[in-house]
Formats: sequence, structure tokens, C-alpha cells
Amino acid sequence: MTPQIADRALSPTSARTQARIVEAVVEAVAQYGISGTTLANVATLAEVSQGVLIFHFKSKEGLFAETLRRLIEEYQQGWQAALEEPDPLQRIVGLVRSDFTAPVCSRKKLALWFAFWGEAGAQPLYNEICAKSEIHRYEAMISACRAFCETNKGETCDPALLAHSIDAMTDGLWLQMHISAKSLSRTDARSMAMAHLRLLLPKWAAAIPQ
Amino acid sequence: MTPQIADRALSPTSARTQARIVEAVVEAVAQYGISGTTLANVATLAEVSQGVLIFHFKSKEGLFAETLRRLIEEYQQGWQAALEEPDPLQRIVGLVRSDFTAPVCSRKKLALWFAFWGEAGAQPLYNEICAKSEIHRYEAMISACRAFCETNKGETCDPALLAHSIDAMTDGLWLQMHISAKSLSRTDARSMAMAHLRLLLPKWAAAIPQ
Amino acid sequence: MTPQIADRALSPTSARTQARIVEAVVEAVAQYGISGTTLANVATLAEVSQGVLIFHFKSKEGLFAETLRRLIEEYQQGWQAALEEPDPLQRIVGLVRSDFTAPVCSRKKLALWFAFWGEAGAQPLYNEICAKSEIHRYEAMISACRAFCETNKGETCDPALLAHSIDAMTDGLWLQMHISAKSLSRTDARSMAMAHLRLLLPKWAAAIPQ
Amino acid sequence: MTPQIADRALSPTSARTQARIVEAVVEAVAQYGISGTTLANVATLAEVSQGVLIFHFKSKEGLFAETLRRLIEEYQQGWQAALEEPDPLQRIVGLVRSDFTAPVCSRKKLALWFAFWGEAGAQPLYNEICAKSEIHRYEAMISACRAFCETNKGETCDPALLAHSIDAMTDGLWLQMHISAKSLSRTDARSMAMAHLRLLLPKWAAAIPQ
DNA sequence: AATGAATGAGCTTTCATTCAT
DNA sequence: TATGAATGAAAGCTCATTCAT
Repeated sequence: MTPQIADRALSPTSARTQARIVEAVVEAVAQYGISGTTLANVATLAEVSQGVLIFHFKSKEGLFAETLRRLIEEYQQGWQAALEEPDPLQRIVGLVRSDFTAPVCSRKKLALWFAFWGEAGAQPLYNEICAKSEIHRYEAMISACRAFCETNKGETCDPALLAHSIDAMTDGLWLQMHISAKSLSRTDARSMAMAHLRLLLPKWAAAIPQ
Repeated sequence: MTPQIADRALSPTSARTQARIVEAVVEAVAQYGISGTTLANVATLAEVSQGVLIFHFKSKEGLFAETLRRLIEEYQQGWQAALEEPDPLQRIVGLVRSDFTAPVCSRKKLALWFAFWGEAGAQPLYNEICAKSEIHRYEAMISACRAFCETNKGETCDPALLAHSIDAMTDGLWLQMHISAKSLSRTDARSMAMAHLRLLLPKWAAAIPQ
Repeated sequence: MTPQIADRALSPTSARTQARIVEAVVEAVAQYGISGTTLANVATLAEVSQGVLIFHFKSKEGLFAETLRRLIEEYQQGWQAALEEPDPLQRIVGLVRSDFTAPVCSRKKLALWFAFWGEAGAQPLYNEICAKSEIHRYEAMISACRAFCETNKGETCDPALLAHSIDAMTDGLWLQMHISAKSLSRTDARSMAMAHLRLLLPKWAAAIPQ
Repeated sequence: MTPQIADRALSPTSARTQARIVEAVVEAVAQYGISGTTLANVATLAEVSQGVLIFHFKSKEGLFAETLRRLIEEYQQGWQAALEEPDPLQRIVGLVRSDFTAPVCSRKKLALWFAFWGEAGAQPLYNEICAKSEIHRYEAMISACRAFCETNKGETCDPALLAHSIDAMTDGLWLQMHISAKSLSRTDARSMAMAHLRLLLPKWAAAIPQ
């Protein structure tokens, strides 16, 4: 969706090669960290020559940025599916649950997210890409919250507070899964997120699944 | 508390130099990220020669590890002060609030934490240091939660759930402060953490400060 | 015969570059000694960048080891030619004379041998490579000596003693040529080796050339 | 005999410290080779600070040169004892045997000799020191040989050839002991040297010991 | 499109030497 | 005399990038 060369269609061969390379970056970053990931070990993992990496992505930074974009893209496709749900509460539930699906929330993907967040403090490019995605996602969440509050006029219901609290809990659970001293499993984390949601919305607890 | 050479006292000169160097690492990592931090720019920031870095810390990795240890040490000294509080609930409150004090929760320190967490996925050494500290802190939190539940026998009160939920929220708020698309301030984050606590313990909400 | 990468054929370009580099190492060690030979001066002598040295030989030690292997290889090809001689005595003579040919016994090559032998006391790798080659060569000498003694049944003739004595004399002459206080020439050394041989085998003196 | 500071007597303390340092150099060179010997590991072995090395020997090269001088000095004191023998043949025998005494011919000392000879190709200073010592020793040997030939007028006897052959054999045996693929013992080497002498002087074989 | 040898700037590290104490 | 922290030049090595093929 955000290919490197936007104005020209990629040949199928190129697309396949690029996908393979990005996959190798994911593997390398998870294995060696961002500072330990070199074009050489990416090339080895992708079983291509070093030259093609530059050929397709122009520079190492370009390769990393593209990898981040695809990571975000995949994440986005996950949560956007939840938006089709007509009921606002179920939309909120769907958004939260999408953060704990297997492809999004694997050990490898979490390592990738934290690797980029770790660098984001210093690399404005990553920061910007991450921030844009986060805003996008937050917008979806808060509009679901707003819709939910609308439908429950009698109750005091602050959509912003709700959205922030939900997002913070999700992010925190991701961090705990990543550092994993307590080795929190994906499903345990999801259960905790749901429990938090029930705590936030005690009146609708029955409608919120495990 | 965790000096580099544990079995021999450092000369005051050495201690001062080492402190200056570690300070420079903090600055450099916050500014350039872990992968952009070189011995050269650390030496420049500390206004010492590159040689002393190795002289005192043996290697770049040793320097980073020592920096991480001191970061954790500082953090720990913050939350351990809260343990002196006799009332369990106030101990919990104190632990949470200590995560949002200025020295622990500055933009620079957050960048440092996330830089290390980003690398922790790949660097077993960092992972181990972080994990050990996290366990230590979690122990303090859960024992406060247990004591709190003890004193409130009538209520259903799961100390583990309580502790996990509190920690997850704190971690999530740190992450949001770091990525900062919504530019969450330290005091706002603290307020949200307190609100979350009141939500978890509605019966004691009045005893939980802003 | 002992290429760096044994399981894959080198491209002609690589082979040429590697040969050039090894040649430069020989020059550098002869000129500056092992401890004075740096990747920088090898690169300068070979007129290549420092990077290629590592690219082709992985490390400085790898480069030195390969140089030693090629030195031995060249030496070996010299003495193995002598083995084709059918007469055992002439085979012995041939082996001895091969130690004093121009390519094997130049000032530069001697400097190289002694540089490696000097380090061999401390570097197990060099020691092993040297020892293996020496055993190989000694095997050739002693089997020639055994064959010679066989054909001269009447005489008392200890092949091991003969072989050891010949080798010791050769080695000693090499050392004297290297330290060269008396500036012993290659041909003078060869004459002395031949004289020593005639002394050891007085009955066959006439068959042993100058 | 050749102290670093010739014009001023050393204090006993200094002399002791210097001796200890030189001993450490011997150890270090035998263990790590010349290129692996640093002031740091010499200081560690000698259990002194790095500063004193420079204080006493001015530079690393000065330290090495002094070590070489003391090595030679010790060697010289060994063979000069043999000169007191009135009989020329026994003087020759004594000179040869002095090359195979325990202090002169240990694994460590041989490593030292070859380390310096290895560098002598490139370091004029070492070369000069070695050469001077060698000439000195050769003078002693050839004058013994001349005296021997004098007393045996009837025989053809070339003192230079004799001396060269003896020295070459000794040097060769040293080299073989150093590389030691065949693990030649000191006493075996001495026996071979004696056998060589008997071969050179068959008429006097009975007077030449094992 | 793809390769892989080559480059060269810059990295981490080493180490002889200096110097305040 | 002796120490050991500090220096700084230079070492070995890494790695993003280039380019002839």
C-alpha cells in the first residue's frame, strides 16, 4: 500500500524479492536487534546478494522505513476489520482484541515494535511513521468511544478518558509481554485487557467476552 | 550500589570520571539512540578521551550495561522510599506515584528505558538486567497488594490481578509518553494512573489522591 | 592446493587479488617484521583498500596463516620434485639441494620463515601449520634414508640418525644465513650442506656433488 | 654487565625491580610472543605498575633490548666457563656442551631466542645485538679450533670449516627443539651434537663424551 | 535484475607513553 | 621510586554503499 516506488507498478518478481527481503529484516531485527542488523546479515537471511537490498530500497534507512511501514500496514489491516462491526461497544472490543491476534502479537513482532520505538526517540523518521499510525488508530478508537457514549446518554461517559485508558492498558500489556519476566502469554494478556474493559464499563460487563 | 568493580573501592577521582561518562551516555542515547551512540560521541560529550571509556568500562557493552544498571538503581531508590509507608493502600499509591516523578520520568530517561527495552529483545544481557529489576519491583507491588487485601477481608480482592493491572497501566502510560503523538505530560499520565487506581478500588477512591 | 575457501572455486579475479595481497604480506613481514606488519601497510603495498584484506581473509590472523600456508606450499613443491629421482642417495641429495634454491632460500623468504618460527612459540596455529609441514618433509627424508640403507646392507647405517643429522645441518645453515653476521651466501651454505653429507657418507662421497 | 644506566650505580632496590621486570618480559615473550607482549601484561606478570617499566627502561624497545642483552649475557657466561679448559679439543667440547645446559636451552629461552631472531630480520637494533654476540662466540670457537689444528699438524684440518660446521649443527638442533614436531629433548640434542663432533673428528672420537 | 568484489569512512579497541599524585 | 588514571595515535575490523560485470 505504501510501496517504495509509488509511481510505477512493480513486476511480480520484484514484489516477491522485496517481500522476502522485508521478511528477512523482521527476522534479523528480532534476532540481532536494530543495532546488530546489517545489510550483510539481512542479505544472508534473505538469500540474496547485498547489492539488491540497495537496488530495491536505496539505502539501509529506506529498507528499515519500508519494513516499519509494512509492519504498520499489517497491524492496520487487522484493526480495520473491526470497524465493520455496527455496534459501538463491539467495535471497541474488536479493536482491543485485534491487538492480541497471533500475527500482530507474536514475540517476533513485539520485538520489532519495541526495536523501532527504541530508536524512535532519536530517529525522527521512525517517530513520524509511528506517530502517524498511532493517531490513525486512536482516531478509530475514540470515534468508537464517542459513538458508544452517544448511545448511552444517561451515563456519564468521557470518550477521551475511555480511549486513553484502553490504549494505555493495551500498550502496557505489550510491554510486559516483551520484557516477559513474568512470561505473560498472548491470551492471558488479552484476558487482562478484556477484564480492564469490563472494569471501565461495569454496566456492560456481560456484553464483553473473555 | 552496583559499582563496576565490586570488590575494590574506587578512588574518588575514578568515581567522578565514571559518573561523568555515564551521564554522557545517557545524553548520547537520548540524543542519538543506541545505534547512533558511539564511543567517540560519548567521549566528546563527557569531555574525556576515548581511551578512558575502555579503561573504566572495559568495552562499549560494559559501558552500556553499567549505564543501564545505574538507571535501574536510580529508579529503585525512588520506589523503595515508598515502602516505608505503613498503610498498604498508601504504599501502593506511593509505588505508582514514584513512577511519575521528574527524575525517573523525564523525556530523556524514558528514551533511555525504551532504547534498552528495544535492544533487550536481542541482547540477553540487557534483558536479564531489566528482568531482574522488574521482578524486584513487582515483588514490592504484589506484597503491598497482598497486605491491602488482607486488611479488607470482606471484599473479593485478587492481589495478583490488582498488581498486574496497575503495572500494565503504568507501563502503557510510559509508552504513550515516549511515543507522544498525543504529547501526554508527566502529570497527566500520573492523573490517569491515579484514576485507574480509583477505578480498580472504587470503595477506597476517596483515599487515592489526584 | 590449500586455498582459503576449499569447497568453492575462486573467481579468477579473486585469485589474482588474493595472490597480490599475500605477496604484499611477504614483502611487509620481510621489511617490517611480524609485529610491524599492519593491515594498513599490507594494503598500501598491495595497492588495495584495507577492506579487501578482511573481505578475502576474514582477519589479520587469517591472512598471516594463509601466507604461511602458501610459503609452505611453495617450499613443498620444491622438494617434492626431488622425490622422482629413483636412486635413494640422489633423492637425499635432491632433497637437501632443494632447500637451497633461489626461490626458497632468498633473504626475504628466510626472514619470513624465521618470523613465523619466532611467533610459533606463542601462536599455536602457526606452530601447528609449521609442525605439520615439517613432519611431511621429514617423512620424505627418512624414507629416502631407509631406502638408501636398504641398498647398502653391509654397512651400519641408521636412517633416523642420518635424517636427523641432515635436517639439523640444513636448519642450522638457514639460521646462519638469516642472522648473517658472517654473511653466508646461499651457495656457500649449499656447499657446506653437501660437505656435511659427504662426511656422513664417506663411502659415497664421490657420488655427492659440490 | 650492561646495565641501562652505565654511569651511575643502581640502588639494590632498583636492581631487584629491574631484574623482576626483565624476568617478566622473558615470561611474557615465551607465552604471548613478541607481538603479543605489551607493557600491560609485562607489568601484570612483574606485579608492578606500567609506569615503572618506562621509568626504568625509558621505552618498550629499551626494555626489550635490555632483555635481549641479559639473555646474551647469561648465555655468554655459560660458554666462557668452557674457555678455561687448557686442552683445545676439550675446549671445543665444552663450548658445544654449554649450548645444551638447562638454563640456556629451556623451552622458554629457546622461544625467546627465536622470537628475537624472528624480529631481527626487521629490527636493526636486535640484529646488531645478536650479531655482535654471535661474532664474539664464533671467535671463541674458531680460536679453539685453530689451537686444536695446531696441535695436530699431521692432519689436514680446516679450523674455519670445523667451526662453521659445529655452529651450524648446534643452531639446527636448537631450531628443531624449538619447533619440536619431533619433540627433541635437550639431552638428545646434546648427544646428536656430540655425535656430529665425533663424525667431524673421527680420530679423536674416543676423547669426545656422550 | 542481480551479483559480489571493492571501497573507504568510521567504528571499537589497544597500547606505548605521560603526568599529577 | 612508584602509582595508575588519562591520553591519543594507530591498530584491527565493520559495514553501508558503489560499480563493473
